[in-house]
Amino acid sequence: MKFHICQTLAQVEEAVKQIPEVVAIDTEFVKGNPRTTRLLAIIIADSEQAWYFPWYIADETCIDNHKYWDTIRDIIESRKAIFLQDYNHCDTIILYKHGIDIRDKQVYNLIDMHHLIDENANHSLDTRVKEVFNDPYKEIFWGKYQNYEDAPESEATEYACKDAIYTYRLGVKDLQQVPTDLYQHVKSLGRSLLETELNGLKVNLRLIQETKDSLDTEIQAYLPKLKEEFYEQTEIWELQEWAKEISKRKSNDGRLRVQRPVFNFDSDKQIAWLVYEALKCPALVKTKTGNPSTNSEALLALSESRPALKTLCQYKETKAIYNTFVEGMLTRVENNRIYPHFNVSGTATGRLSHSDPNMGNLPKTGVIRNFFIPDVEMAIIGADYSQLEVVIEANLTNDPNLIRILTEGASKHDITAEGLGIDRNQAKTLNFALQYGAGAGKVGKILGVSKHEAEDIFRRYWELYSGINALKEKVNEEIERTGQITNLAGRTRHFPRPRDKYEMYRQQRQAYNFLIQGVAAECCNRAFYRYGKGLFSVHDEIVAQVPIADAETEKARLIQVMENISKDFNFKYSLKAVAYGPFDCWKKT
DNA sequence: GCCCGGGTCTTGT
DNA sequence: CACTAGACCCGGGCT
Repeated sequence: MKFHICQTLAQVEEAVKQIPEVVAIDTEFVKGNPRTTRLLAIIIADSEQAWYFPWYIADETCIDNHKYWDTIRDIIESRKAIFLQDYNHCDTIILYKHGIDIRDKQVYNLIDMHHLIDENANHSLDTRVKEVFNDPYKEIFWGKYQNYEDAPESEATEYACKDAIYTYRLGVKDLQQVPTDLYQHVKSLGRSLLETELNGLKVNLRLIQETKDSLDTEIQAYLPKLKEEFYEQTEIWELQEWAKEISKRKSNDGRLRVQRPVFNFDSDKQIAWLVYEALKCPALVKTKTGNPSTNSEALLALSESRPALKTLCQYKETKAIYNTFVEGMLTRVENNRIYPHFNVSGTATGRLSHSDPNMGNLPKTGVIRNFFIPDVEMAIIGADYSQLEVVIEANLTNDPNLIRILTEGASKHDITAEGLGIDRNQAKTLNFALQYGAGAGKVGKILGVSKHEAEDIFRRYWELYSGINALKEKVNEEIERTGQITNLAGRTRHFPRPRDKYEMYRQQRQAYNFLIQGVAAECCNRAFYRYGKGLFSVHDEIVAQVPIADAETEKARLIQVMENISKDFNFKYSLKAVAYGPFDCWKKT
C-alpha cells in the first residue's frame, strides 16, 4: 500500500494525474451530527494507493487553498464511480455540507450492498476488514485513541488511508456479488429519502409545547392519586427497602446517611411487587420469561377487583406518550424542524426503518402526528395502499378466498368471520396471528376456547385459505432443505442451521412472512422514489408535501405511481391506493 | 458514578 | 404471532 499526504497545491495537482476514474472515498470528521459537524480529512483511494487531503487547509484563506479545494471537489465530482462505506449517509451529508455533492453520482455504498448480500452480517468496516484481510489496525488505533483527532498526524493518516483502501477492495468484492437491479432500487430509495434527511420536516413547535404542558399537568395529577390509593403498600416497600439498604452498610455513620427510598411507579419491578406480592393478585398474564406481567392487559384484567389499577394504567399510558413522543420530539427539534434518519438497510425483510425520531410508530390517535406541518404555501397529501399484503398474497398463492376479497371488494376480516362463524373483531386478531404463523395453541388463547375447539378452528381456517396453506408448506420444505429463500423482488433471506425444531418452526414463520412483507415493502419503496416528491413512507403509506394549488393533480399522480407498481411484478390482481389531503398537518385518515 | 446489555412495555405497519 | 424504535429500570462490570 502507498499513502500520499497532499498538503500543497502542487501535491494535489500531482495527485490529479494519478487518481483513477473509479475510487473509494472516506471522510474523517469530529463525532456528532453530520449536518453540523466539522470535516477533518478526505481520503481518496484505489486498491493499492490512497491520497489524503487534510481539511484544515481549507480554513486558511489564500488563493492557493481555494484552488486546492476546488481541485479536490472537481476530482470527486468527476469520478465515474465511487465506493463509500456510508453508514447512516454520514459521508454524503458531511461532504454535501462542505460543498462537495455526490448525491447523484454513481455511488456504491458498501453498507447497502453488503446488506443485500448478507442481511445477518455485521457491515462495519472493523468486522469486515478483520474477517477478510486479517488486519488488526483498527483495533490497535481505537485502543490507543478516543477520537480520530487525538492521534498524531502520522498514525491518523495511515489509519484513514487504510480505511479507504480496504473500502475500495471490499467494494469491488461486494459489487461482484450484489444483485444489481435490487441494489439500484435501494440506492434510488436512499437518494430520495436523503432529501428529507437534509431538509428535515417542519413542526408546529407551539403545539408540541402545549401538548407537553397539558400532559405535564395530567401526570402531576396522577401521582398524588396513586400515592393515596397504594399508600399502605408503598409504605411497606419503602420501609423494607430502606432497612435492606441500611443493613448493607458496615459503619454506623454509613447507616445514618442512607436516605429513605421513594416508590417508583415507573419501575416494572416495583409495580410487579405491588400487584403480585403486596396486593396478592393472581398472575393472569405472564411475560415471555414466565414472570407475572405488568402490562396493560394484565392490569386492566385485574382492575375489576382493584379499580385503582386502572388509574395506574392510565398513568403509565400518559407517561409513555409524554416521554417518547412529546419529550422525545422536543429534544430533536432544530430551528422548528425535525431531521429523521431513514435506514434502507436496517431490516431483514427489506422494509424501511426510521429513527430519531421513528416516524413509523407515531400514535395514530391523538395529536402527535399533527406536530408535522408543511412548509409555506405547501400542503400535506398522502396515500395508503389498500390491503397491500392481501394483494401480494393473492398474487403469490392464487387463493380463491383472497381473490374473492379483492374482486368483490370484501374485507379479509369479514370473510374469516363468516367462514368460521366467529365475531369480526376476533377474526381480525386471528387473521394477523395466523398470517404470522400462530399455532393452534395461540388460536385457543385468542378466542378463549378449549384446546380441542381451537384445533378445529385452526384446521378450518386453513381449509378456508387453502392456497396460503399450500404456499406455506412449500416454503417450509424449502427452508428446511436450503436455509434460504428469495422473494419476488430478488431479495434473499438467510437462516443459520436451526438448533432444534422450535427454531426451525420460527425460521419457517419468518421465511413466509418475508415472502409477503418483503414484497409489500418493495412495492411501497419503489413507489416512493418513483413519485419522487415524497417526504417519507411508512410501510404502506406515502406522505408528501406539494404546492397547495397542485394538491389534486399530485394526489392523482401519487396514486397512479403506486398502482403502476403492479407492472413491476406482473401482478394479476392489481395494487390499489387511496389518497388523502390536502391538509395543514399530517393526520391519520 | 458511567456504560452496557437484558428485560419489560408501548408504539406502528 | 412477523417486522420495527425507543422509553425506563436494574444489575453487573469498569474506572
